[in-house]
Amino acid sequence: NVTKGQILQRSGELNTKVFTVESGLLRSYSIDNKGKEHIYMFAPENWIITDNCEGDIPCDLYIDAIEDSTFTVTEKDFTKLTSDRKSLIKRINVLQKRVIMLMSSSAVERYQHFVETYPDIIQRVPQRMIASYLGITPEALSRLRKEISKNK
Amino acid sequence: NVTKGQILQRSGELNTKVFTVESGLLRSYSIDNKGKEHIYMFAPENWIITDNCEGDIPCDLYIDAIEDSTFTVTEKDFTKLTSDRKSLIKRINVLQKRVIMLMSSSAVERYQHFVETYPDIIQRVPQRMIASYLGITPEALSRLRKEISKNK
DNA sequence: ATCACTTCTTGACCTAGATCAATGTACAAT
DNA sequence: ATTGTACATTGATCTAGGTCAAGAAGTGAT
Repeated sequence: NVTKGQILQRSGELNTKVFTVESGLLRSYSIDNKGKEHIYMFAPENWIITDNCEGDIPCDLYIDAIEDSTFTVTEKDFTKLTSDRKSLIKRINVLQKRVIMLMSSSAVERYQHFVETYPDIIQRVPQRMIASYLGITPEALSRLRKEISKNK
Repeated sequence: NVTKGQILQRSGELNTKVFTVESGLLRSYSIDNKGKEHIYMFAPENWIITDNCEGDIPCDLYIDAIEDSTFTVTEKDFTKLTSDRKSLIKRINVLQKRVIMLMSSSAVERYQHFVETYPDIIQRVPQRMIASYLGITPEALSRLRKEISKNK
């Protein structure tokens, strides 16, 4: 029920749709500040694809069709979720953001995001571990922190 | 019940333990082929930390204590999971591997892993989309494929 | 106070992959 | 056949971050 190239969901939309692909191929992707696409996942037959954004948060991902495709749509109902499932979904959300950041953001941006998201952790672990979490070397983190503090 | 530096789980072990942190700080991480650590997550108070390996598959992650910590351990029981929860966990597994690969593997390794894991997708999408999934440019993918084919 | 140990910083140099621009190649539309 | 339009390849150059090696600075143990 959709032809190649059609967009099913846009980044920024409030959305709670889950697509179950019956035939064809969908993909989800984000677009960074330079306009570059970063594919988060491919969904061929029998796969499920969705942005894991929670109901009241705008999505990060676009979803479109790489081939003519058919699929079913179901609504996520967050009120009906067990707390156990909710926490799994929250975890997927965090991982989704991390994957996208690793593909599309610079070390500086990843560090700043980390500082904002986990200000408490920063205080408690050696800097080299933060580097290790960000996917850079301790040397690179040291230099980038210097650069940031210089610019303000 | 554990002091700073103690290791709770090693990569390669068969394990189904889930740690719920009560106090202190745990982390999970992998070690790449050059011996470098890559932190997958930090788990302070009230967080849950585990390798999402399925029961019969060896884990990828080490888990150890960054601070003296207390926690509870529960066993994952895969037989008791709803199929819905199983698929969420499977998805987390895939994301976990992807995050670790983005942090620790070269573009060549990521490409080869992709080819092995999704041989069908390769046939169906333009090369530039594979590049976009791998977090590299189409140019880089083109060159790296040339290099690979040359070496065999 | 000193030694050992770990972390952080700095400098010099290197490399994987990015960027930009040009050329090829395939295939669909007229 | 020819033109347009994606896509892939190649070359030249650039750059973010890596590597290696040497200090500096903090911390704990004796």
